[in-house]
Amino acid sequence: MAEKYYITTPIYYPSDKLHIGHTYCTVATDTLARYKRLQGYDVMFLTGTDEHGQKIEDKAKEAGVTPQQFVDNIVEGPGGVKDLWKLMNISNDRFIRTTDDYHVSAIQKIFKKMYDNGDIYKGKYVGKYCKPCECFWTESQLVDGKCPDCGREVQDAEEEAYFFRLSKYADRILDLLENTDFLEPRSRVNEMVNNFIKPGLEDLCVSRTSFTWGVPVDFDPGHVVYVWVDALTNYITALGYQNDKYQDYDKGWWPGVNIVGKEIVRFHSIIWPAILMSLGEPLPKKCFGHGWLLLDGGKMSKSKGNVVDPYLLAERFGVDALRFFLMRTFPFGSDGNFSNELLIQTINVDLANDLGNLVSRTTAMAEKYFGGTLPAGQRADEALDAPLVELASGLRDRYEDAMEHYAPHKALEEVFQVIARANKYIDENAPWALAKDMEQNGARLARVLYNLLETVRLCTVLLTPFMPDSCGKIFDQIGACEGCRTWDSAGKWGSLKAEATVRKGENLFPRIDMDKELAELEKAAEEAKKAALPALEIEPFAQENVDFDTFCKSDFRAVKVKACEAVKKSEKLLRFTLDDGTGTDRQILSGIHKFYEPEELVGKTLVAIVNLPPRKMMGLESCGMLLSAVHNEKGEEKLNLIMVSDAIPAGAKLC
RNA sequence: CGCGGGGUAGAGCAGUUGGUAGCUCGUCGGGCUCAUAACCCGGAGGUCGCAGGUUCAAGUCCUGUCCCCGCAACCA
Repeated sequence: MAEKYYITTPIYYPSDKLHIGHTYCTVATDTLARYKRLQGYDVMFLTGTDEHGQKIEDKAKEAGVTPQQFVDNIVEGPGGVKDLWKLMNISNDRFIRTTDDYHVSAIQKIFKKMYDNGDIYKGKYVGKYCKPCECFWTESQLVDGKCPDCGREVQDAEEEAYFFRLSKYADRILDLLENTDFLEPRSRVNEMVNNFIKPGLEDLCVSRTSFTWGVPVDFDPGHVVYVWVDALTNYITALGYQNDKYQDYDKGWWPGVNIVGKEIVRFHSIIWPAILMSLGEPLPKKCFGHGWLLLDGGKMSKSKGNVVDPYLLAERFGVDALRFFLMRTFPFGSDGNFSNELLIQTINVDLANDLGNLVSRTTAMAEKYFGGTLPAGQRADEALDAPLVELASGLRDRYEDAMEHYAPHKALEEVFQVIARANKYIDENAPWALAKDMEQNGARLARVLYNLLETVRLCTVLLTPFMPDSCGKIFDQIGACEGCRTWDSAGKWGSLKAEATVRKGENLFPRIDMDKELAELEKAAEEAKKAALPALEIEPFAQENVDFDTFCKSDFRAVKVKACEAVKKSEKLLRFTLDDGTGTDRQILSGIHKFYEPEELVGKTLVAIVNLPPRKMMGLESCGMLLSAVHNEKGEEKLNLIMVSDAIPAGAKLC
């Protein structure tokens, strides 16, 4: 029986579409899972979504749907979470949603269990209350000390809530963090200890009554389980803990490895182990907190409007290229700066120039010189071959060492050093020169090409977890049999049979025209930004009432356009000559050239307020104002002059 | 305020246990022609934020100081 290996991503919060950061985390975890499978482990890989809570309740309300409908759409809907993982070729074995029935009932049992053993108790939660809104807020939720909803004063209040005795486990958690390698990278340990353990671990509020979108506490109506117990325990309920949906919890999968982003390290390295301690269950094998993808040196966020869309990138550059880029470029434990330039550069240099071109030139020569199948009689040259053969032979061990330390970027670095060496080997041996005298050098040439194919094969085996599809294609091109695509074979030089038959295929990683592509990405980003804007926006209605007398003072009249022209040297202004029924022309200037050409307005019947004090604009006097209707479409300002029936005589008063 | 991370060639980054400063792009020059105008070789370019200290020896340890980024109950 193969050894079991369980690895998880965080469960993501589906309050919005996922972005490149989530993709980074999931691709990394997928790569580790595939790597373990390659090694022969029996792997269980879990991802999912954390679907309860206030924010989703609010978002659903905003969208006019039930919370369940809301999350269903983001998770299962087109372009949703599951679609994204499918696109990115994520090989998860399970997908848990915290709204799944089995999880919900398991949470209730877990909550009860912790209550029964005394680790969860009922207490008072002190906070602020806004009477008009009937809302309970925590100190930190307040805006300038006022209610974040209505801005009014709040008052001290207490709410009944359940608490988890986190403090009870402080010593054991401290020991876990400081004296084991449970939490990595090590730098995160200081952060946790200094910020949270040293100041003293406080008991944790684990229920809420302020919203209803959550798992009900079944023995106390009105309370719902707050995120901690609900979300963190997904890692074991998905295996069958406290439920009948799965039966794997006791079968050696747990404990597993939790891959998480650095912002949730706290919950995974302190609260999560404490919950397990309370339940009397084994602690996770590992918590690895990876870094963030930054944009322009700063955080990616909706409010900055700088989130990167993984769909767009995968579509333009290919899923494998994107996966590769994410793993190759950024040291897994620390933050990295994402940019389109870097993405394209990485694809061009590593995938197109080095790897793709190596495969291309090698297979091309095998076809050109030997019709695709190398002859069995081959002549090695110890001095010339050794550097490449030795470097490639030791690759698997170096790669494994890096992967075991959660350093996929280092593993790839090792692989690409071998690829670079192979390109150099071609230069050193100049196969095209050997080919000039096949009688003399044919056997040597065959060996040179074999060494190249074998090097490519070794590298490809190890690249498979990163780029599953592309690696399959490379294997096909170099004629690798099933047996020489395995982990074992990657440790043995010479697994590829000497008379391998190659078949040069398509270019696996086409070079990208940097400037052209950047321009197009820019354009696509603009469009996406526009699409994200509301289709239609209108001014909020005035809150204050205007009294009737004030309104009546405004003198609105129908006016007819006798002439209209653009004002010289002005981008916006149009000069109207109007018939207002008095017999004297009235001149009004209006800043609407962006929306209308002067000639199209002549003869129209418009509405103007005529008793505004005259005002000079660009040296011309404007006596009144033409009325327009304004709104926003996709963030763009739109304006329509009020045009009324031409049957209305000039000067008619509006009231 | 506090905590964490970072400041290394023009740009972007690596640099576990202290011992000749590396990589990618760019740049300059050369080679090759099998290949995706790709590949190979060589050059120029850095007082490793600043100031002290420990040491035979420090980008790497210690102290101080300046600047940047992130974090204050859940955005990977």
